[in-house]
Amino acid sequence: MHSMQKHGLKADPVTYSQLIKCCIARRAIEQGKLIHKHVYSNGHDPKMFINNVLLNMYVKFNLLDEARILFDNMSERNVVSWTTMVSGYCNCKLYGEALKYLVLMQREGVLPNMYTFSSVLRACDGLETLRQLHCSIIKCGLDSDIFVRSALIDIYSKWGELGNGFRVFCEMVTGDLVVWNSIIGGFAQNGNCDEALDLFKRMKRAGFPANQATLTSVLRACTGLVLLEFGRQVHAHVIKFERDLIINNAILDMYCKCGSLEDAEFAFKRMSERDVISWSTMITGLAQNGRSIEALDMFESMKASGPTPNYITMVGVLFACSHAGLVDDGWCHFQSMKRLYGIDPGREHYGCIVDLLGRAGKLDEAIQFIQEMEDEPDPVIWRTLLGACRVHKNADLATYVAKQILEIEPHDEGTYVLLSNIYANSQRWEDVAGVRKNMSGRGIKKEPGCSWIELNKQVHAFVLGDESHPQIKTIYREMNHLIKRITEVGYTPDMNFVLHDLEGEQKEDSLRCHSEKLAIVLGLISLPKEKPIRIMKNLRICGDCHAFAKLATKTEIRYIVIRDPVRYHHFKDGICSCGDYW
DNA sequence: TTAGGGTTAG
Repeated sequence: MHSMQKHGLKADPVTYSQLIKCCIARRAIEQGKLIHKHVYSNGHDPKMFINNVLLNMYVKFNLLDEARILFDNMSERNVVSWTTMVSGYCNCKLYGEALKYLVLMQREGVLPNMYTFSSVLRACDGLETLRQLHCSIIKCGLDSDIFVRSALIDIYSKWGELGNGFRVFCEMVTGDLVVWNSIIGGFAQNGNCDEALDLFKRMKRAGFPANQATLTSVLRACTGLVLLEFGRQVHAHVIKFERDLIINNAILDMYCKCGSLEDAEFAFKRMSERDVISWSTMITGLAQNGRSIEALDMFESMKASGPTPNYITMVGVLFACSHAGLVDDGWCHFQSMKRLYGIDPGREHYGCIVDLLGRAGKLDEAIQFIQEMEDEPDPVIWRTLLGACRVHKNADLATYVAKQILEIEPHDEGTYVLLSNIYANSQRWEDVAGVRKNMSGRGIKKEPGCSWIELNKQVHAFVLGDESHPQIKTIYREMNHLIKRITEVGYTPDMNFVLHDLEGEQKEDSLRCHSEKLAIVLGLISLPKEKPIRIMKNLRICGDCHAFAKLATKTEIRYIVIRDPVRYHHFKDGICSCGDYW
């Protein structure tokens, strides 16, 4: 390039295009601009092809203003020029602009092609636009293009229309790995993890070798189902190949969410590159597993040698503080967020602070904080405070808070259940009856509690008083033996928690039918002593089951991990990682 | 001879 300039030579378009490609690959912005000048140096209008190449260069450098000036000055534009602009705006998430260019190009009589559609679909601002684009795609006969197909599947799943996405997938005649990845990712992201794993099996049967994107989605599905053993297998499979940062982060998250922090820490230490997601995953993972102090230590290391913390990192940090009762630290981090990192606190941060104050019993301060918040309090914030009212047995405040929630969400079953439990704990039986009447009057039913355990790649699920498991007789026999043993070390059934089951019979022995107890006993009789017993729950663990699990680890010398919808309880030697504070 | 799709943390 330099010697050409010295001799005043002009290159042919192919040479220019190759030089520009080099600049893009090396991210050499200044050199690229120099070539641009050189192309225009003799005053003639260059060919459209070379303008398109230059346009693409600016787009790849995210220099949309420069691209736009060039585009506006071009004497001639074709579908490639327009599509380059559309994709540039999409890459910079300027979706409104992308859609505008799609309209403008059609107005100028340029027909969008498969390249244009596969790009612009990401810019959909709602289902209406999506349907219109899908119609245009079909009209133009472009719906069989695999790029368009995967983009369609992806955007349907992002807008919660997985059924339509799946229909697009099923119409596919020739296979394509990315289209498979789109549909597997779609199911995994929408929480249909079983289907995601089924499709993954189908994909393998169809002869497609999984790549990193596939396995990242598969890991996400394992995480969603808390399938530690399956996740471990995926990890073992991934180790054999080159791993990228994204899949490594997914591995970290899988181990954290499956409650195996040792594996997560091991994987984290071995990563050659860590980004803000890796650090945030570990901070949140440690905090959710009851290891808040280590989470905060991790945050300190991140500040010392890692990337700059972001919004999500701070959610993890504040979560750690609230779950460990570290009121001062929490306040300190909350107040310094904006000053140190320019992060404006959002709903999640406010929620953590309400939790922080509420758990610590500072209910008045929590209420005051809510009233002084910039945002209008949402049901999540109020529910957090309601949880604190339960822990600190403040039935009056609970009544007020529940009213706030039910004004916004009159059918929120969790609020009714929590309120009823709070009344029950305060022996206010008339109020309990009132809540129950209110619930049945509105046709609200409590979601049944469900616990499950993964044994030998099989999931065993239980609901309250479940009799359907093939080993149920053995389970109850062992349960009776176990209760005898833990009673000797201080277990007394806590009858307050019988009332958690609003719909069922209040039988004296209904406590021993709680689904997590059944799952624990199955784990005890099925797994070798050295293996941790890992239980998953859809609802929060009740106080009686919590005491039961603690004592069982003492008498049976076992390690039990229970995951509820919010956090993990690691039981060992008769104590729980949550410090009985949840 | 230029333009396009799928994957990670709350």
